Amino acid sequence: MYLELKKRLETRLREVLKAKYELDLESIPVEIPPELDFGELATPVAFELARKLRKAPKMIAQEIVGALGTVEGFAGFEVAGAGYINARLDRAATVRGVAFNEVKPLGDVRNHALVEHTSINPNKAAHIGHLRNAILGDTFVRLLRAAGHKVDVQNYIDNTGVQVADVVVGFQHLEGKSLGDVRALVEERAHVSAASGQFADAIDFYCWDLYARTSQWYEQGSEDEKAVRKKLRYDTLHAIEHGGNETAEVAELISTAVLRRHLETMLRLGIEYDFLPRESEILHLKFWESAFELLKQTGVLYFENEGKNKGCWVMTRPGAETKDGETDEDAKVIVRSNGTVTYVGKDIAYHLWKFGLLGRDFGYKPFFQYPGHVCWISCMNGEEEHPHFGGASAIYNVIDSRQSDPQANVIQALRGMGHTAQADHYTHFSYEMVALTPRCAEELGYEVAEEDRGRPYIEVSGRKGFGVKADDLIDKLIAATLEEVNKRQTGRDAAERQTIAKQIAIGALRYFMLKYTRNSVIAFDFKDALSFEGETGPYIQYAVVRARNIFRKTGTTEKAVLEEFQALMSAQGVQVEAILRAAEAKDIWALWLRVGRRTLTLEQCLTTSEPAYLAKHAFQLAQEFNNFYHKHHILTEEDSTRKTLLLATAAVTLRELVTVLGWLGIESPEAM
RNA sequence: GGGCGAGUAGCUCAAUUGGAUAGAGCACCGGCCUUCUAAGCCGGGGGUUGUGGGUUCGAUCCCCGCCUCGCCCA
Repeated sequence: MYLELKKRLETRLREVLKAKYELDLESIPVEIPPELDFGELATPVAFELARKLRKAPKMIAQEIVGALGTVEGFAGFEVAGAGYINARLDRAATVRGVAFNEVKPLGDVRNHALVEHTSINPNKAAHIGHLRNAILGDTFVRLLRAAGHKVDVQNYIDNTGVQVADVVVGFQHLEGKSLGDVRALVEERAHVSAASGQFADAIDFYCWDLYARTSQWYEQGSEDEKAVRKKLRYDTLHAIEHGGNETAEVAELISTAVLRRHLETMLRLGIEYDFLPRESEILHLKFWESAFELLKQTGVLYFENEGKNKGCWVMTRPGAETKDGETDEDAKVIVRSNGTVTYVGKDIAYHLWKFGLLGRDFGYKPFFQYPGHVCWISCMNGEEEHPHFGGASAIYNVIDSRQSDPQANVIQALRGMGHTAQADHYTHFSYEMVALTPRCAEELGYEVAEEDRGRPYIEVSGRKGFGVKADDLIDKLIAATLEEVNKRQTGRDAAERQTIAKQIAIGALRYFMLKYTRNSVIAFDFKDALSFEGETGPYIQYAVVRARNIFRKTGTTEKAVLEEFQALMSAQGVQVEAILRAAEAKDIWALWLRVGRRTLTLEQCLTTSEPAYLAKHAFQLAQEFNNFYHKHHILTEEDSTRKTLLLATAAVTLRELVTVLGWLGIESPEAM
């Protein structure tokens, strides 16, 4: 509703400025005023024009208002303050639009978007930092889909990296396990955790500890021992990269088992993937070799003959300026002088594939079955029949902000190769890390160094085994919500209570990860994460339950109420308009307006890649509904027109809350 | 040394991207359950937006300097 009216007003203003002053402004600011008394939409455009036209803003505003005439959906315009133009909506028309108009998907661009998120190294259990990534990514996918885009969801798996190598070193050298031993362990752990539902017994938890132990082991011992261990580390890494040996098989077993656990963990939060491209195939299918040729042909890479990067293939950094004849010492090394390719190099190849520019493709096979669809994984010799991935028109990489430099390099390479359209539609969806408060770290039994005590947060570290595991946190949340549900829902059976507890726990967790804007560090604390009051998921879910209770108690449904309301609007629209205009009904009117902000907020989220705006929208809606709920007692309302309006208000709010919560991946419980 | 980000109420964060009186939650104090569920509602105290300048009709937001913190690169 709001989005349409805003656009309509912009268009009309543009016409007026053109006709009256021969002006063509690039953009016309139309905003929602800070208070309802100023109307529902406003523009400060007269201030901007004051200098150009050499007139007082107030005078210009008056002239514009005079020229606006009548605009569909608006009741009128007025000048306020020093020169604002405030617009007042036709309230009956607004209410009709919000209640009965189908919400159309935004725009006509039918993108084929590719969102990559999660991408956890498959060598240990997922932790809270990974949860932020996956929840942000999954929510953004839901938003894109809500807006009508086609979206593929990918989870990139670095199964041949140094982190996997480290845990393989742990199995082979710290624990002295053979390939057979590892296979037996993986199978045993899968059975144990499936039978018990206890994630503490699962393979990813086992690896969490082993990885931390191995990382410590590298640091211990004499200098000679350390050198030997370091060599072991890199020999193992190279064996895995090369493939076709027992070490690589151990890596494959472990990384696949851990990956499966990650998918299970994320599924607990309602997060699913379509395709899992793996580094092993990027290596063995020679993606880099193709990319290298393209990079050389287009001159993006050049061979350095001088300076510290002598003998390397390098690339100019974004924004760097080099004078002719001078050596760019700051250039980004893509191929080292020993011939090995850097991470950025391989990433360029992978991103050429994402846009369908590489000329090579993965093999595909099914890997994980979801209730509704199959998740595919890359492989060497795949199935003949498979869905088509890659070749996207826009990509979003959900990767933390520490990777912004390499991400910028990949974009720069694409641009340099002449793929400017692709570079423009490459979004590094960056976010800040999740850290632990010192208090939280101590609660978990970690020793906090003296210099860290005063800090607001301490970075989690997989290498140190320092962090909160995702499954542990989810379990803890469910236990806490179950305790509350058991107190309140004594009439329901255990299974029902469990379902409700899970819905609330996941709602709390997802909302917690979404309420912060991306570039703020989350200092994690159990006290905040386990809170179900105030600006939290459960607060919003509670508003839904309250609304549902109204319909349950009155023995009606939202659908029936809205039909009744439609009849009322055609028979007595004027009367409803009058009720809505009364100062006493300000909160009711505000609620309808808030409901009408859905697509405006969605668009804002998509253009800024910021889901937090929608989280905030849901909270504000719930907050206004709680006010409304408290002030107007619907069941005892005697005036039938008024009662129908109140019920319709509850109906549209409920519909909106459930929809938006769904976009945030949060379920709406029947009771709490 | 270079690059990026941050600094707003006691704490954690917002501020529709330059607009009207800088807002929420938590914490604290006080009030509201015989009425649709109190995981709720109402009221209260709390601010020189790190700092100094500049641009602008208007700056938390843009520009320059400085201070503090974090990350990345070398």
